[in-house]
Amino acid sequence: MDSRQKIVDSAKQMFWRHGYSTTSPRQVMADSGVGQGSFYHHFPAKSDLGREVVDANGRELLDGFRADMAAAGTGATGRDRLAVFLKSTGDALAGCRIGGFAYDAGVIAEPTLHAALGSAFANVAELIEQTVREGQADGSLRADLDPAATAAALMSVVEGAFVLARASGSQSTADTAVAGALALLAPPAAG
Amino acid sequence: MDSRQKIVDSAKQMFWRHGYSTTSPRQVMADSGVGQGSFYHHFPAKSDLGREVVDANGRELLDGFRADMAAAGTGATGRDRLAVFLKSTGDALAGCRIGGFAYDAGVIAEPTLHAALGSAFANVAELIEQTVREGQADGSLRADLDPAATAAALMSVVEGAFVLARASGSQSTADTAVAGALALLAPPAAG
DNA sequence: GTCTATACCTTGATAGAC
DNA sequence: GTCTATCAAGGTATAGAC
Repeated sequence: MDSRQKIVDSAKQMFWRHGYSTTSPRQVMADSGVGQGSFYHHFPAKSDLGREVVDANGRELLDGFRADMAAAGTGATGRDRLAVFLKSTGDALAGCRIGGFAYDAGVIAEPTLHAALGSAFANVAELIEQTVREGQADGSLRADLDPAATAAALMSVVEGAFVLARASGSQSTADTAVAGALALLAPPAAG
Repeated sequence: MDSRQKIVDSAKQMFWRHGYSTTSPRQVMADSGVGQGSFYHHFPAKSDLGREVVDANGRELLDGFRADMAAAGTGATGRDRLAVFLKSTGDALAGCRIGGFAYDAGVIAEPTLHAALGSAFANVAELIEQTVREGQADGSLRADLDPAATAAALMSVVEGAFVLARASGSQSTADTAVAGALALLAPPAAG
């Protein structure tokens, strides 16, 4: 594997686990085993690396959701596929691979990084909104729901579940939130 | 106002706007106008200040929610009061005053800070869960919903709405998510 | 309680040789 | 592309006088 790829791979992990602003180039060099000259040759500024990591995370998340939804099978309803998305909070304590960037002032302050982050979220939103429409078409979701608003609410549940889990130190907090959201999507039980 | 209070007031703003780990003691001193000797006399370690800020933010948020819910009047249903809570995302770009701490690795790494954060979230969760129960009692919410899970889902929507708004750079993203959640709480429209 | 001086470390690079 | 040396600034304090 070439140096550039080693740097990106290390940075993906470190920005995810420790945050973008609180991870230094030096830490990435140490983790990847790549030297300083090499690092700054490939990424003249830290934000260049940040942008590449955000872009890669966005693509991988989207591909992952698509694959997981497809794995639910042809018999799965739109609502089943949304449940697959909600359950991506299965390892909530680690945090969302893109959500962690949103609360980082150093990310928001860098226009190109911020733009990359916005794109990553927008791409996921598009997929979820489309899935809501499919659920309405197959009858698994209420027809009166606004697809864009419902998609935004579900993405919020996912992002918020990561926050709650980290604050409480407990995965079960995220699982509870997801269960609550699934119940709201389902038709009311009799009684 | 005494120095200690000046420090806490400045730190509340700066940790909120720029993050705990990415705000230095020096910046707080400069903003508050308090000198170095004074600062370290009152707060020997930065985490001591962090804990005080998290505790204060937690109390103020809770008091604010209670006051806003009470202001909805005696005719308001439980669901109306939950709507008041959801609309606390009205200035979402600034971020949640306690949610911003949850993605900060420096906060999670300090046991006493992490514990303070957990308490702040738990106190809000208790209020929201109680409000869900009241909504079920007054008939404004489905009786089949689990109160704890519904409360967790609604808190996630709020925390996630802050994340989405910051990622997109747009308040309207948060408003859309909240609207989607309110629609899910409401009984289905005819059709 | 508050002041100034000091200290040691990390950050985010840049310079110039190979 | 990669190496080592270097750097100015800032982070997080501590020491000791007033």
